[in-house]
Amino acid sequence: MSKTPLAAPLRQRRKEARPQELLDAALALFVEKGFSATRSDEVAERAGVSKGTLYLYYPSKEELLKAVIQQNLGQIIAQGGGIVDEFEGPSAELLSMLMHLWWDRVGDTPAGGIHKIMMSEVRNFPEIAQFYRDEIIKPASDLLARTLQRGIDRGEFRDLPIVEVTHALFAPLIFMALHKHSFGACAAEGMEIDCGGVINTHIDLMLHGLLTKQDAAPKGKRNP
Amino acid sequence: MSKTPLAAPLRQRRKEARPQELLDAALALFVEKGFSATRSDEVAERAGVSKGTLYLYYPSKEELLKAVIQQNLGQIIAQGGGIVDEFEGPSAELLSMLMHLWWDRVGDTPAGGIHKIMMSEVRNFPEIAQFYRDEIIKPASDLLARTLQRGIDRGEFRDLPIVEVTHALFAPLIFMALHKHSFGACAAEGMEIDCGGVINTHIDLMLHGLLTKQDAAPKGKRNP
Amino acid sequence: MSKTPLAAPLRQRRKEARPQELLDAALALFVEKGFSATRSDEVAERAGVSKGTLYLYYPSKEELLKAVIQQNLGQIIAQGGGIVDEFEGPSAELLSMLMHLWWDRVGDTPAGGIHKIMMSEVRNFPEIAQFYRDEIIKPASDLLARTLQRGIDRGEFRDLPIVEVTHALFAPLIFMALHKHSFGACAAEGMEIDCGGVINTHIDLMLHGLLTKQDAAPKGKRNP
Amino acid sequence: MSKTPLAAPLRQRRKEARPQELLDAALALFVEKGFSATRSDEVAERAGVSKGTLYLYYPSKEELLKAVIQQNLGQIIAQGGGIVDEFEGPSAELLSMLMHLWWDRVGDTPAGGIHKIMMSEVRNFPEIAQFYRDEIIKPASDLLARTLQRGIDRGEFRDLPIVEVTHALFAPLIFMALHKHSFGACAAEGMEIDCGGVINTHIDLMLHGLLTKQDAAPKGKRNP
DNA sequence: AATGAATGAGATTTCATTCAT
DNA sequence: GATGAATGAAATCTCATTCAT
Repeated sequence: MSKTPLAAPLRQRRKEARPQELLDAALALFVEKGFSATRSDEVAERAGVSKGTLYLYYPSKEELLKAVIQQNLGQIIAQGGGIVDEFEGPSAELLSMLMHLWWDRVGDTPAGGIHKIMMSEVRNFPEIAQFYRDEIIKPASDLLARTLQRGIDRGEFRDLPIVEVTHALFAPLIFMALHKHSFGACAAEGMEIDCGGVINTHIDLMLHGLLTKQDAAPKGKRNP
Repeated sequence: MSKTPLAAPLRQRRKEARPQELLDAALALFVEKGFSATRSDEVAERAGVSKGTLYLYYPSKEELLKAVIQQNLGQIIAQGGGIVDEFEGPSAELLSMLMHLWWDRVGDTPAGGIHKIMMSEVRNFPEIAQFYRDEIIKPASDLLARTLQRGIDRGEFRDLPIVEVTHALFAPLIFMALHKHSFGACAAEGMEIDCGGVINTHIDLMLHGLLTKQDAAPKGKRNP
Repeated sequence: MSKTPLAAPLRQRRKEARPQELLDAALALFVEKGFSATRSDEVAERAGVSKGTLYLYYPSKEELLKAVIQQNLGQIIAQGGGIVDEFEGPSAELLSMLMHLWWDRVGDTPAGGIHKIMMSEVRNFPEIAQFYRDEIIKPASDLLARTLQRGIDRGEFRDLPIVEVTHALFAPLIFMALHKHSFGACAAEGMEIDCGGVINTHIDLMLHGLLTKQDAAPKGKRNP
Repeated sequence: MSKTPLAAPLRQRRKEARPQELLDAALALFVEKGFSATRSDEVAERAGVSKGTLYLYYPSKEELLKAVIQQNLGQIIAQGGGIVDEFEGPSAELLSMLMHLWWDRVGDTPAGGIHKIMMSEVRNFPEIAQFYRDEIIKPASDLLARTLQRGIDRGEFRDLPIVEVTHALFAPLIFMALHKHSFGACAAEGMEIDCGGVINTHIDLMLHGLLTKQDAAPKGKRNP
């Protein structure tokens, strides 16, 4: 609001920082208002540039969304792959770690809102749907399936249908993320959920149900 | 054109059916394309009337959405209340029944898409958010909490935090409904999920984790 | 300017007259300013409707242009075909008649400006280029070629290369039409050409050169 | 990067060539796409410089166009004047020479496209219209009128209205140039015209009609 | 002199809503 | 009641021009 004309030059040239600033602004707004409902100007304004500048960096709103997705989810998935490859302890612990990692690094951050965006708009934007499936969903599913298989192979987990369990495991996590960015953030009160609590409960219950009888469920709770 | 005087004339006959036809058309389109992205003309056209007629019955797109919600979810909740009140068997069975009932009557029908609509647009339509919370979410949560409390009181369920479990229980169900109407229905292939399978797995695991040790997990699977 | 609110209802419903009004407005503006340089609003405004109404009748500016072309040139070509089929006198007279007809009905009317539009924008609008070639240029060329061939066959015209003569015959006519709507109409003075005079001179010279020696050149002048 | 100290350094060497390179790039693009439809960046890019540099040499797109016109047409007109002054043979030969000269040096080169540019955009750019009229059209018309008058004075040409004949003579030439850069160059096939052929035919016919009876038409064909 | 990041007015097209018939 | 023609605000994207470096 208080623009000191001398201190703040009208045309700042910050090519290096721009993409990140635009991506952050876009993520925040896409999550808050939805992709379609967010106007290009809003993204630009929040990033502190003009409409035209936005189009200098991303040729269309759709491409901007793709960049947002890649930037925020692509990396974390690669990282998860590394963890699974290197882990050597019990599978329940690995699984618990992955789920908590996801929640801390994705679900509980703005990036967690990307699922909301996708869920809302996939059917209207087939190209983005495909991009999301190939770049995010597929790799993430594979990662989880690998972990479950490991537990079954080592006799730690009951021999359950992998794909279904995969979905049952992550559904509540994603659901919580969806909630946080929709009902959980809307003006109307009384929709607050203690997401961390729900997730601990879910993980606890899941491992309980997953483990073969001889194993004791590890205590996965961390947020007391 | 050919009005049979004895039978109800076409126009008159349809007049009574109009609201339902409009509601059905609106639900289908809102779920498929989202609330904002659905044009009034489309709703009218799908219902077989003109755009003007739509506004004769519902004064705005928002009011139309409210009517869609009330019509499709209000009733089922009342019905669930009756079941809980009258049920006399083990709580695990009641819980399983409620979950399957929800899936069959809501999740697996067009009405299941309403959650998608809400999740996508609550933050842009505060008035609708409030309506949804008061008319749908609150009653449904209470219903479920009552059932869990019943199980705990009767010593069937472990003494877990009610609200969290409530959410953990329904999150995957709702998540599956969301999926069905977003990724599950979009053009891109390879996103299909066997929702029934996931849900059975989930219920199975949940009851497993919920029950005190002395009880055996009932077999909740129904779709072989 | 003077809108009597009672006499002239704001929303006139004149569905039948609209297309012609829009077409006329579009033709005038496309010719004056060029297709690209004409804004949709201008067309609408000149036709006395709002921007939205224009799009009610023509789904895009390109389709509007196609309609303008078809409406204004398609008919006249068909008519010319009829004349050639039925004519029984000397070929020089037929040729003279066709050229004068074209000038009076096309070149010297707003429709004559369509060539200007096309010449200016074909390379940027390939789809329209194709449309114009198939619907206008080809049929018109065929018509003229047929007339020349008739003159040669009957020994009235020298045996000259048909296609080249065709072009040489009409080039000045079209050129005059182009001029009328570009230099001839622009603010700068001193560019006026007596088009009718040039055309009479051209026709006179052409027939002079075309006829075999035994025939006398008919006097094609009409505008004294 | 590697500046050879002895040879003129790359940057310096090009500096002198810049205006010509920019003019060439502008001409090519203005002819191909039209003046308005050509973006400044395109001109700069084709000339191998940055957008900013273009504005260093020409203060606006309009001034650039003026420079293009002057550079490409101004000279040739002066040259034509010299020829007329010095010629001593028959007027038909002079006329034929002038027409062929124009075609070879203007019509059949990129410069021939300038007429297309002007025809398309005069009405939107009055200042340029005036410039073109004063610097190009007027001098060229005078040149031609002088030649015709010479023929009439010497009893070689029929006593026809000078101005009209002037236009009738050059209209097909200019028309062919227009064609070459519009329909003749557009993607749609089937619009090719043998321009040289048409022009030879035209000149042949014209001289035929122009000459008094005692003179035989000279054979103006050159491309066998 | 040369660059290219930044601007913002302006172009086409869409759509919720109104209202004359 | 029913219609659908009409409206105009708003959204995405473009591009001539400027100016800090």
